[in-house]
Amino acid sequence: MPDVREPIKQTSIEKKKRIIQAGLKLISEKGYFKTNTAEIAKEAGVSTGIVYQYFKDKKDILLYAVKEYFDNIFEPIEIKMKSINPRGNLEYTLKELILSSIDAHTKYSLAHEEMIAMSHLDEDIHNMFIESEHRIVDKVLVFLESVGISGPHMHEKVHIMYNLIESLCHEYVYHKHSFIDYDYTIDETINLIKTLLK
Amino acid sequence: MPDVREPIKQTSIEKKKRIIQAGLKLISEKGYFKTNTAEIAKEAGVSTGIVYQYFKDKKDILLYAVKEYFDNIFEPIEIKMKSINPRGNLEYTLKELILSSIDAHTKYSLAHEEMIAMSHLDEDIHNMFIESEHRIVDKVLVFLESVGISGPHMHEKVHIMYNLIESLCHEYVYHKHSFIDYDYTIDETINLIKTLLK
Amino acid sequence: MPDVREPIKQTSIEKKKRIIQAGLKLISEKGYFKTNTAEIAKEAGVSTGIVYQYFKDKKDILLYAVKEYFDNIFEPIEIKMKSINPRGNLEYTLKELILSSIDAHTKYSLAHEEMIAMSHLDEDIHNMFIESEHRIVDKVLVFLESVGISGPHMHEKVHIMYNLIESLCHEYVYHKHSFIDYDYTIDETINLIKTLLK
Amino acid sequence: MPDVREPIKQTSIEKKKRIIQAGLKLISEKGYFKTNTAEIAKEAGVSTGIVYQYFKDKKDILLYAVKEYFDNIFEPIEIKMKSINPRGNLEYTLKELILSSIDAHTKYSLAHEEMIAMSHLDEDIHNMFIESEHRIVDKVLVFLESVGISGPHMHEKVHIMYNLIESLCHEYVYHKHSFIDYDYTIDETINLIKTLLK
DNA sequence: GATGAATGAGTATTCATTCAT
DNA sequence: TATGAATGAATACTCATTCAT
Repeated sequence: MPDVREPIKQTSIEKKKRIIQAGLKLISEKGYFKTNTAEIAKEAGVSTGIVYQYFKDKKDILLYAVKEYFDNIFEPIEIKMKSINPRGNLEYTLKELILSSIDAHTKYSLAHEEMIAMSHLDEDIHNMFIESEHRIVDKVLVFLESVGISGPHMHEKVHIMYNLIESLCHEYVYHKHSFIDYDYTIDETINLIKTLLK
Repeated sequence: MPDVREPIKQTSIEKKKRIIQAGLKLISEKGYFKTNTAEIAKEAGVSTGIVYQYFKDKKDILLYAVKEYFDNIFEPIEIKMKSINPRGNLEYTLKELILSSIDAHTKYSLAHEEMIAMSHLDEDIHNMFIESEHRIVDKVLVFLESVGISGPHMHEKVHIMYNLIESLCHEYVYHKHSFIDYDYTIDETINLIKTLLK
Repeated sequence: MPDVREPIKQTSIEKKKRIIQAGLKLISEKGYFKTNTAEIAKEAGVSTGIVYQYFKDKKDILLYAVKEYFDNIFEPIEIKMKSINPRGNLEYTLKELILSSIDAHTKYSLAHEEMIAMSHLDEDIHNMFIESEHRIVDKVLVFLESVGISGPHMHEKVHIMYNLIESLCHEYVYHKHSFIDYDYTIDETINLIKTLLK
Repeated sequence: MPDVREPIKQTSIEKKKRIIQAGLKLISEKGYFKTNTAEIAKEAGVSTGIVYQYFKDKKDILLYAVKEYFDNIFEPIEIKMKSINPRGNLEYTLKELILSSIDAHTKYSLAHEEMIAMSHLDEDIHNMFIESEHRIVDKVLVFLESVGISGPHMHEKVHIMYNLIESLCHEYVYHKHSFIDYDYTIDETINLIKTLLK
C-alpha cells in the first residue's frame, strides 16, 4: 500500500489534522531540518509508521503546514476587510489593514521565518507561496473594488502594495534596525499606497 | 593543527579563494545542504583536509561565499552610481539603477535564492545580510545626496526604496506571474520612488 | 527517535545482549579504539542504526561490556566461595580461591588488558571498576566471616588481599618473567594473606 | 631519508630532548590519544616535519616519554636508597622508601595514570614497563643485600614487595576509598614486607 | 637540516522510510 | 488500520604522515 491515502473516516481526518498541527508547531519552533518525523508523530500522538499513510514524505507534511500557516495568517486580515466600513476614510482603512497584518506576522513570526526560508529552498513550497499570494491579492482586489477603488493595472498595483506591506511587516518584526523610525515608516508606506491607488 | 590559518603566501591566498568560488558555485547550483565538503574540495582541486585549515567549518565557507555573492551583486550597481551624470534626469537615473539591479539579480539568481533561504535559517548569515544592506543603503544615501536629494527621514526612505527594488527584482527574476505587466510595474515602482523622494 | 530505549520484548532483549557480546568480543580482540560501531553491529548481526536505540553512544557499549566482563570473571569465584567447606583448612581454601581467580583471568586475559586500560582512560569505566571491586571485597568479607575470620581493619586487610591476588594473577597471566618461580610466588602470597588475616 | 636519525650535534640532541619533554607534558595532561603531533611540535618549539626525523612515529615519542617518566619516578627512590643508613632499623627504612614512593607517584600522578593505560594497550610500552620493573627490582635487591637481607627466592619476594608498594601507591593516589584508613594500610603493608623478608 | 602546507583515509551518529506483526 | 522496531545510506571533521621548498 505505497500510495498515500486520503482519510475518509472522521477519526482519520482528525488524525491527519493533528499531524499537520504538530508539524507546524515543531517546524516553527525548531525549524524543518531540525525536526524529525518521529518527533512530529510523537507530538501528534500517533505512531511513526502511520505518518506515511497520510503523507507522501516529510516534505508533504511541510506543504500542508505551509497551507495551515497561510490560513492562520490571512484569516484575521480577511475578517478585518469584511468588517471595514466601505464608506470610511482610505488612510484609516489602510492603517487598520497594515496594523492587522503586522499583528498577524508578530503572532506567527517563528513560523514566518522558517516558511520563507523553505519557500526559497523548494519549488513546491515556492509555488504554494505564489498561490497563496494570488489568493490574498484577489481578495484585496475585490475589497478595493467594494470601497470604490478600481482602474487599469490593478493587479500590478496590488502586487506592489502586497510587497510594500510584506517588507514593512518583515522590517517591523525582525530587523529592528535601531536607527529606523517605524511609525514614520508605516505612515510613509500608507502614503505610497495612497499614491499608488490614487 | 586544529586552528584556522589565514593564508599569507600568494598560492595559499589563491587556494582559499578557489575554495570560496567552488563553494559559491556548488551551493548556488545544488543548495547548501546538498553540497558536501568533499565536493567543494574536489571542485576547488584541493584535499578535504586543507579546507579545514582555511575555514572553521562548513558554514564558514558559506559565510565567505555570501560575502563574495554580495560583492558580485553590488559591484555593478556601485559602478553604475559612479558613472551616472549628477545633473541628469532623476527618472532616467532610477531606471538605470533598477535595470542594473535586475541585471545583477538575473545573473546570480541561483545564488540569490539559496542565500536568502540561508539568511532565514542562520543568524550569522542573517547578520551578514543586514550588514550588506546597511552598506548599500549608505552608499545610495551618499549617491542621492550627490544628485541633490536630501531631507528628513532619508534613512527610512532609502530603506523603503531598497525593499521596493528588491521586491521588484525578485518578482521579475522568479515569479513570472503570467498576468503581470513587468514593464508597467517597473514604471510604477519608479513613480513611487519619485513620490517617496519628492 | 534519538532517545535510548530499554528493550522490553524478548527478541529485543536478546538483540541488545548480542550487541554487548559482540562488543566484548571485538573490544577484547582488537581493542576499543580499533573497533568501530559498524563492526560491532555486523558481528551482532544487526544494522548500525539499531545500536543507537539501545546504547547512548559507543562508550555505552563498552560500559555494558565491562559489566559483562566482571560478571564473567567474578561468577566462578563467587561460586567457589559458596562451595567451600567453612570448616576446611584456611591455606587450602585460599589456594582454591587463588587458583580459581587465576583461572578466570586466564580465560578472559584479552578482555582484562583492554578493560584495565580503559579504566585508566575513562572516568565512567573507572567508577564501574571501583564499584565492582567493592562488590567482590564485600562478598569476600562475608565469606571470611562465615569461615570465622573477623576483627578490626578487615576492610583494609581485604583490600590488600585483593591487590595481592590481582597482582599475582596479572604476573601469572601476562608477565611470564622467565626467572620467576610462580608456584613459589603463589605459596608466598598465601603465606602473606595468612599473616594478614592471622 | 625515511630512516629515523639519531642526532649527533648537541643542538639536535637538545631538540630531541625538548620533543620528549613536550610529549611527556602533553600526554600526561591530555592523554596520548587527545594529544596530536602538531601540538607536541609546537610545545617543543619545532616544526611538525622535524619530529619525524627524530622519531619513527607518534608512538615512538610515547616510548621515549615512558622512559623519561620512569627515570623521573625512580630517581628519588634510588637516591633515597643510597642515603639510607645500612645499619638502621628495617621498619623505619621501609617506611622511608614507601613514603618516598608515594611522594613520587603523587608528583607524577597524571602521567602515571596515562602510562599504565598505555602499557595495557601496547606491547612495546608493556615491555618497557617490564624492563623498568626489572631495573628497579634489581636495584632493590642490591640495596637489600647491602643492608644484610638475602636468601632464597629473593627475586620473587622483591617482586611481591614491588607489587604491594605499587598497589599501595595507586590506592593512595587515586582511589581514596572513603572508608579506608590509609595510615593503617601503610603500616600493614610494612608489616607484610617484614614478614616477607624475615 | 628544517619548515609547515598538503594529503586523504577513517568513523560515530542521525533519520527518512519501510515492513513484519 | 496501526504500530514501532529495524534499516543503512550519508557526511563533517581530525590528524598522522609526507614532501616540495
